[in-house]
Amino acid sequence: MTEPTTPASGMRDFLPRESMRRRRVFETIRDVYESYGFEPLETPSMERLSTLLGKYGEEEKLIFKVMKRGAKLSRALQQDDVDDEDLADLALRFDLTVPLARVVAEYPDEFPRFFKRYQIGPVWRADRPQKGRFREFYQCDVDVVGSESMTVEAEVTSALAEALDELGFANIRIHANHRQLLDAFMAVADVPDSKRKDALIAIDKVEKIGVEGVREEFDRRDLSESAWETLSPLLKWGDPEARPDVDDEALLDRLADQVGDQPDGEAALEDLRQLAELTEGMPAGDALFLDPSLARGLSYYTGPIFEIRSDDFQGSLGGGGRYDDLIGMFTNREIPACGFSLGVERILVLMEERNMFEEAPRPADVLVTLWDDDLASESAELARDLRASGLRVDLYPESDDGFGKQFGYADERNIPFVAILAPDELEEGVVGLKNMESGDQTDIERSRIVERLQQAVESL
RNA sequence: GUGGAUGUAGCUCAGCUGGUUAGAGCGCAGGUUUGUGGUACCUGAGGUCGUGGGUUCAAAUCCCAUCAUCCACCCCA
Repeated sequence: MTEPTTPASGMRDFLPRESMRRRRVFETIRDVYESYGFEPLETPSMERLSTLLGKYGEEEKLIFKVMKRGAKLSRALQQDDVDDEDLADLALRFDLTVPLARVVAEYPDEFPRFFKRYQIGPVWRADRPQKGRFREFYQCDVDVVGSESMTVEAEVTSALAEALDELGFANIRIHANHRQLLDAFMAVADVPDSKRKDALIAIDKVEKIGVEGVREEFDRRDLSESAWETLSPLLKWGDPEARPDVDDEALLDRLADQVGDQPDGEAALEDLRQLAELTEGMPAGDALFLDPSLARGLSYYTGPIFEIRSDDFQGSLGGGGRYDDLIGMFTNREIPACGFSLGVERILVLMEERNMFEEAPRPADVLVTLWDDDLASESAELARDLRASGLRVDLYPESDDGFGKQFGYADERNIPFVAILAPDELEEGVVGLKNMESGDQTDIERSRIVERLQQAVESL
């Protein structure tokens, strides 16, 4: 049997062209994050299994566990009822948030009072792959540790909105909700604790399956009629189409009518109100969309939660929220935090599908032709002079090839200008300068060619 | 993790119920054009039909397994 050479399921090779595109996207995002004062952090790809367990809820079954080694493994295998957790002691990181929480707990004196960090790197999930969904994929996270203020939410969402804008995504919405608001609604609707999760999952599906679909989910999940009565209005308010006449303030008032007497609900609404005010005039302002039907799965969120959506595509491009209790799971100090994770893989799939990448990169500004071996030194000298002025210059390597091939080569490589040096030009002391896009060609005096080309390249 | 579809040249695909040297378009290379590319015409190179096994006189075509991709569920980035 020949060995398969495809990457393992859900893993990918990135060839140079794609690798460069990815890098450009990461750099764009990084530049925006740094402009907000976020600092870089790197953490290992593997964590102790115990570090990750108990942080993600249901999702935990998707953690890639790493087997114990040597004597430890032998001992584990000899136990009576071995299961996968006995055999594993490490795991590939599942996201970048839990590692951040661990790092903050580990180095309490290393960070400023408010620690703003970004991290871009791969994470691993043992999911069944699909389009835009992989087992190894990159996340771009920004988080602020140490403050409970809603300005943190405003800044984190703004950094995201700005990064997406920079990448060319228009019409995105940052759906925002609040964990405690959902809890308050559950309380008002008398949904028992054991059923709350079912209710949230059903509500969160509305974008995909519609209001009627959610209704059916409620039945299937054995949720009461009165729960439906109380919770179904959330669906309507979460639909940007169906609520043109209800602005954020009016929505918050209506929500307050329903959960105003729940202390947690009241506090949640106050958070959202502040957030809406703070983001006005910030990049997140136009994009922020209060959506009381937004749920989100990861169990560590405690406050506002976010998800990026758009009418232009299904699913989300990223999500985030406040997780004030997570760091406390690693240390006896309670440290508030809030962050956002951008799903670059989906962004890259969309950008590819929509031809959102800038036109093909230009590997050089100008190609210098090579007439024959006798003129090689003249061409090389021209190339040297042009390079000395800061231009990126390619010198055609084969003197056997006619100008037809040389032009074809410039065309293929997307080089905008060709500097032509042949006996006629040499005799007249000029260089032929051809604009590949227009096809125009003019003779320029050899002494002025550097200057003229610089101008031409600049005015592209 | 559950259910389903697909896998043929670099790319997109065609190959009916198994039958001699496996096709097209695009792309690629060479030529028409020994000082001029992107157009046109001509010519050509590329495939052990995902991989392994089985059935058969005969398999790209049927069966099994395996790997990968896609879709739905689950859930999420």
